Amino acid sequence: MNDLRAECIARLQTAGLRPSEPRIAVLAFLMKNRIHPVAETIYKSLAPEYPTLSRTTVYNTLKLFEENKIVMPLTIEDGELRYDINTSFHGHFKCRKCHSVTDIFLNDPSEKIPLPQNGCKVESIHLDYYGLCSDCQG
Amino acid sequence: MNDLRAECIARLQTAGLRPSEPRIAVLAFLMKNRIHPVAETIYKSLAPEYPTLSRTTVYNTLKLFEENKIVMPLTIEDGELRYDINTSFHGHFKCRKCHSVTDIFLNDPSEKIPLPQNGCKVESIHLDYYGLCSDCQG
DNA sequence: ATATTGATTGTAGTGATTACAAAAATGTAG
DNA sequence: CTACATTTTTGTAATCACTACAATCAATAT
Repeated sequence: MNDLRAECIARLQTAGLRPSEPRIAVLAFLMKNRIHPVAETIYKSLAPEYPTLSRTTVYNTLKLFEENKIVMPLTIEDGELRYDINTSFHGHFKCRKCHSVTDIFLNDPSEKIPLPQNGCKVESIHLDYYGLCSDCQG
Repeated sequence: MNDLRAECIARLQTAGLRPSEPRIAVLAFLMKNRIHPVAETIYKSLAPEYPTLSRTTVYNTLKLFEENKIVMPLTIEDGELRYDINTSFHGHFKCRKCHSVTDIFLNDPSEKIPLPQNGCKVESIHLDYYGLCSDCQG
């Protein structure tokens, strides 16, 4: 528990951000729960422990983290902006039944994502899969 | 112009949908303008020619088209649900400057999208690129 | 200490989408 | 053709995620 807290503080400081309590709490939640949550999920989870925490602070903090490349926004579904603490490239799978979002890592180095050949400059790539997760099949 | 209209009517009938004027208009717009528009863009474009057209009808029609696999929803950006008339697999590029969304086709057959190996059943894939389009660079 | 800057909060607002119920159009049976 | 049933369209009101904003609170500097 304190290892995680210390790691979060260090990470915030490295990014040049003041390690305030809400920031530590949001970052720790993201590191402990790799569920690609939306802001509301984070808010509801932290509210009991941080009674003065505001929804707006969670939104602000997530935006701040995004600007500082601490998190990556996932637009896998319209109308729910999720956040991933893992900013290195990987895909995501969303189950249409249980609505969970899981990481899809490309293990084999032969697996490559083709790049556009039309002169555009690609800065990031989203690879999203949709279907039924193993738990939700037959 | 009448070729397009006839094609739209045929396509609606094949899908078992009544070829009403709004449906023809929305479908024709999507076929003529390959810009992956949001509902509002379609509504604003058609409103002059169809003065009684309702925003709700455009939303309803797009949802109906989606259910009947006539269009594919694009969630490339949060908060703006775009629609693509091309339902066969291809990627999309969104320019962060001009906000345009263009198709990215994988020409070379060696270009393959890796599939998850974790037992989930993939039903569709979204491949989204972000960056600067060729017009918006330097 | 006091001033200045930065962070957090709550409320009010926005904008895209949906719910809903009435009105209009279309199809069907007599 | 007329009457009734079904489908489609429409406009308004509601919802929901997110943001703007201004006030409060905390932290750091002079």
